[in-house]
Amino acid sequence: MARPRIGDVAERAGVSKTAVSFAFNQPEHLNTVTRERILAAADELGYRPSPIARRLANRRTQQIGLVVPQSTHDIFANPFLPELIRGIGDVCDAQGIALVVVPPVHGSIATAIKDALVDGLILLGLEAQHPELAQLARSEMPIVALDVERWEGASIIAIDDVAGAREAAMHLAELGHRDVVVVLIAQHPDTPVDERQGISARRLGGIRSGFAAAGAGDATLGVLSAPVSEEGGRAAFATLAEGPLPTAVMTMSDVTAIGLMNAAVEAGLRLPDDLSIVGFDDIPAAAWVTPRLTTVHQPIREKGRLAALRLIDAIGSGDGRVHSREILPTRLTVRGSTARPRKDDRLPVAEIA
Amino acid sequence: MARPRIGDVAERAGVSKTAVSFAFNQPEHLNTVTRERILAAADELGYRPSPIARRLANRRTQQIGLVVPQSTHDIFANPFLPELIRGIGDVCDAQGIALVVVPPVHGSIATAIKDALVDGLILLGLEAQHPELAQLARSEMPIVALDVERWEGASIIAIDDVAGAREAAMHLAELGHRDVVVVLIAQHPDTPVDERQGISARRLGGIRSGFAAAGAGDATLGVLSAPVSEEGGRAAFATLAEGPLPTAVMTMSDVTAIGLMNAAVEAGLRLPDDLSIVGFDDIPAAAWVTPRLTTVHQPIREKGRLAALRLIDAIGSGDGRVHSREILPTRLTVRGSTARPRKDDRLPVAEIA
DNA sequence: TTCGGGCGCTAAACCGGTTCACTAAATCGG
DNA sequence: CCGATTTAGTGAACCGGTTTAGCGCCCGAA
Repeated sequence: MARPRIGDVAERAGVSKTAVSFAFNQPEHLNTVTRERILAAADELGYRPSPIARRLANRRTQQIGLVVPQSTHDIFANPFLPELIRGIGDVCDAQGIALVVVPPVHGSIATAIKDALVDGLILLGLEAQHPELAQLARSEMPIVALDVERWEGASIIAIDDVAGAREAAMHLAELGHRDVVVVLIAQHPDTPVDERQGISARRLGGIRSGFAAAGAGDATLGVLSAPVSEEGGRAAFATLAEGPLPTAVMTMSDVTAIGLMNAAVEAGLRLPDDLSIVGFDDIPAAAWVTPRLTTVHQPIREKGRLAALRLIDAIGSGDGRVHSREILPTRLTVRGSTARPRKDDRLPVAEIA
Repeated sequence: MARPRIGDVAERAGVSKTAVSFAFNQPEHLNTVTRERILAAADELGYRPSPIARRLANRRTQQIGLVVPQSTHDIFANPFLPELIRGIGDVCDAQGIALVVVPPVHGSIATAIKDALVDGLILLGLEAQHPELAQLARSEMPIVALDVERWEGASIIAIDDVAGAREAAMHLAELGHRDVVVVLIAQHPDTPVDERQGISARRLGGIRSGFAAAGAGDATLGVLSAPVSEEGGRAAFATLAEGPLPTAVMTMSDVTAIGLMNAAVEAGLRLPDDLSIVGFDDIPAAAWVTPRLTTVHQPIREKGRLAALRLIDAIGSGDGRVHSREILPTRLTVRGSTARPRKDDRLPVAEIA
């Protein structure tokens, strides 16, 4: 009554295991008659080659992993991820490769990676300095790292964070904003954000340079951090609302911006007049909310597509030698969530007209 | 230079393969000194047990599949999926089980399932009648089917479609709507929707009974279908706009409703006065759009959680005998996208007041 | 002193396939 | 008609682990 194995089929069809294997994988190596006989036997027995055994022998899992620094629950709270996956899926679907999301196991990313049934990894939201990932370099697993500046032994797909942030900052500066708060990405509510390296550093740098370039080097720049989710955005607004409000907020993700918007509106603010809000990513929902969100667009799906392409390429070629580094462009998409500050006494007179 | 195997570690540590295996999996069977020695040898060699080999021997992939009827690209265009996955993830993450999405391979779901590296399957958007899935019943793979009435050999998690649709219909009827179009779910733009069985039939039935119960059995009910995506919703509006508009539209998913809303607003309609819109699902974005979407709420994450729970349970228990069937409640969430029709000459005089 | 039992470890079988090297028979070219 | 290929298929090794049954040793109890 046990699951039939390849040997059972072979016996029933009166051939060798090899022949059965051929019948399924390389039919051209077999006489049509024999093949039909084998297939018939397999069918009668309800035989189906074991996917795991097949993968072991082939030394390919036909799966790639998307490593993320947070739980599935948290990470999928950001619509960015589905968009990225759509891009990855375009490539994977076509090649019959499955994508598996690899969240930390008991908080450990290293453990999760060790157990992952994959031929290669796409790293999201991880900085090269991450202590748990040191050993990753030793394994010869092909890797594509997203949004990092450099990564030993991996290909890189990133965006021009500096330019995007800078462009957004200039936009706000030109509208007359001089009192702005930046909401950084907090992976865990309690661990502090490293403002000196990584994505936060790049974007903050871009923002500062943007204000300076727009002749607003004197602007006040507050910094805050929040988890990337609608709730995180609401929490950020709550923190903001404890003191005097800035005239504008720049968030590092649209979903945060949306949560912040929602909380602001519920608090009675009129957007964008009472508060300008800028997002980052340009997820689909950014165009659905009211006011429509001004945000730094990045080609999310294309990023996913490229990452999958480079990874699968690396897996296929076998040699982990060649590592590419591609920087995709960002572009400020001005919509309705930004406007001139309602009353800003620091605004140069000339600009008030 | 090849990847070290368990035998290499055994040799270097001067022990048997078994001992090495124990060192990693059942340390208590080994003397501490020996274990340390083995681990040290493993470390020096850079040894890491092969996940595939381990899985083959254990006859468990530690993965479950979410079977969907469309490409990753299309299926992730609906924010419903991420929400469902968040629920599934709550269970899977805790148990160290990975979730892999199983879209059709070259259009074939059967092929995709055959090759899937999983211990069990959650079926989404598939009806029991699906021809490709007949053989699934023969395999002893544990299955949980979502949103179906019955499924041979599977546990079922569904929602009360009829009640939800009915409640929404009554809401519209009570507002005075008598000219309504229903937008059904089209999995592929070209294949027609089966209105006589499955989810569409249940909801249409609920809608009809709702209008009847509200004393509006005479209401005109148009039927349309569209892919489940923002673009699908826009397409539905385009079709709608070809003729005289109804006073209300009921969609079978929020994302469709949102697309329809967006297209309607762009066409110059004022919502909800010119057109009432009802969604289904209550995805997070339903509360972000303007007007906020009136929709039939279903507990998406809970559905995912339950599905994962039942599936993992079935996998663990081994006997595919016991099949549960759970129906989760729906609830109409009235927000801002529905209102009395602006001018409806068929509205009973008494109601006009 | 002898016996039972636990500790620490091993050899061999097993998970379920793929593939390499090879052979016998059939086909082909000259 | 003969040597060279091609066709059709086989046996054994291999992928890289886990697990069962059992062995030798030491210890404590009788």
